[in-house]
Amino acid sequence: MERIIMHIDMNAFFASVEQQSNPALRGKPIAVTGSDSRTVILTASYEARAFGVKTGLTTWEARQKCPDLILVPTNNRLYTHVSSQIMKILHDYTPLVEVFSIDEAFMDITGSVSMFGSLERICYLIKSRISARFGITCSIGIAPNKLLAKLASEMKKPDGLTIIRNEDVSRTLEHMPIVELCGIGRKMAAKLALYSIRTCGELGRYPAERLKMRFGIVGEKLHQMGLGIDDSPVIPAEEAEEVKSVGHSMTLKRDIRERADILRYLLQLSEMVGRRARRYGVWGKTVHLTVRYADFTTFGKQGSQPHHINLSEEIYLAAVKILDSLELQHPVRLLGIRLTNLQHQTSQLPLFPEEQTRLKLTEAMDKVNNRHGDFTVMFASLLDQQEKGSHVISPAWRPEGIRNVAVA
DNA sequence: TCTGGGGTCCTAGGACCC
DNA sequence: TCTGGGGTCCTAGGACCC
Repeated sequence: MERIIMHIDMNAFFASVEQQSNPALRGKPIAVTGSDSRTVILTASYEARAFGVKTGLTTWEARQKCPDLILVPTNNRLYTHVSSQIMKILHDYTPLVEVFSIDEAFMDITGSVSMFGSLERICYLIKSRISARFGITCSIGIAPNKLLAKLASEMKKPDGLTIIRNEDVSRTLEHMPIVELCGIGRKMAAKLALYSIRTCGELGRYPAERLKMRFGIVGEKLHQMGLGIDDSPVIPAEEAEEVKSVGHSMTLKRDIRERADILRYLLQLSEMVGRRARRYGVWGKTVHLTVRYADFTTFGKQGSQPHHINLSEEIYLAAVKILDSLELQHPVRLLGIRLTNLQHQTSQLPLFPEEQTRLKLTEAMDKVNNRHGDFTVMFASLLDQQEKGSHVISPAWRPEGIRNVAVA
């Protein structure tokens, strides 16, 4: 049974939302960047792209290309809000919507076409509703499967509509560079180039057995991709697999080597990870610490816990233990903490009174932070900039350590 | 003014058990 | 005493996506 799969991709999403919410930015070259000083371009408006400004450039590089570029710090809450409203619109056309990222979704509209008249009609309705409500355009790809639908949506931007029908597949793929396929990146393309495979046509014709010998299970998948075959279903959120890890990492304002400085960042990261884990209702058995040096060499180490944890303090102590097992050679540029081996639970009663107190305290803080934003309340050691010289491993987790730093 | 941050999946090697 | 597996779990690292 042939499926009709749609992939929808918002054009320059963050930049478009910013231009929409601030009319002064419309028609101008703008770029959305991370909020801290050491950051890169996350999204550039089409006006900026005309100058060669693109995702991944440093702000400095971007300014070289486009001196009049307007840099806008990222506003994730706004994008998340707009995104969820757009996803709601998509659900009016099929319940089978798979949110692929903040600005992309797959839809299985096999059963919807007859209801709305035609493919083109559905696309028109979706595009015009998103445009009317949010003032942003999107590119839509339609094909017999997700792989090809995603490829199709990339083929015409902005405001594109590309339909790949069954009979078009081999013609479309014949000269298509393999890097255009979702799943084949720069490294894989370079490996395949050694076998003189550069286009999807060449990949599809290459003997499957030889691909399997060289790449194992991945080889089989590659062969299928070359032929434009993909049986993976569109998975709506309610059927999606449970989250497998929760983590945060941050590039520091400056490279640091002082243990006390590192500990302060670890505490902050532990709180971010812990709070999100608790919001998800997950506990993790393993904590990963990631370290990046100034020269960008990045490595990690993980530590397994005797039981599943999700309190910030427990995560922090685990991270510090890992840190102490490392011998840092250089100043640190980035730190990251990730909780894995997750267990999903609805309730877990703490055993001891002091644990109950801590849990209650944590829940109270979470509630405030969920409502009023990150770090509205936090433990005092996070705020205390004077603590530099101290080598305290365990911060003071006392009720009186809570301080409200937000405007009420 | 060098180079973000959130994830998932795969591989490969070693430990350990039967 | 010497030998060969298979299976599973853990760890580190890398590729890839947005």
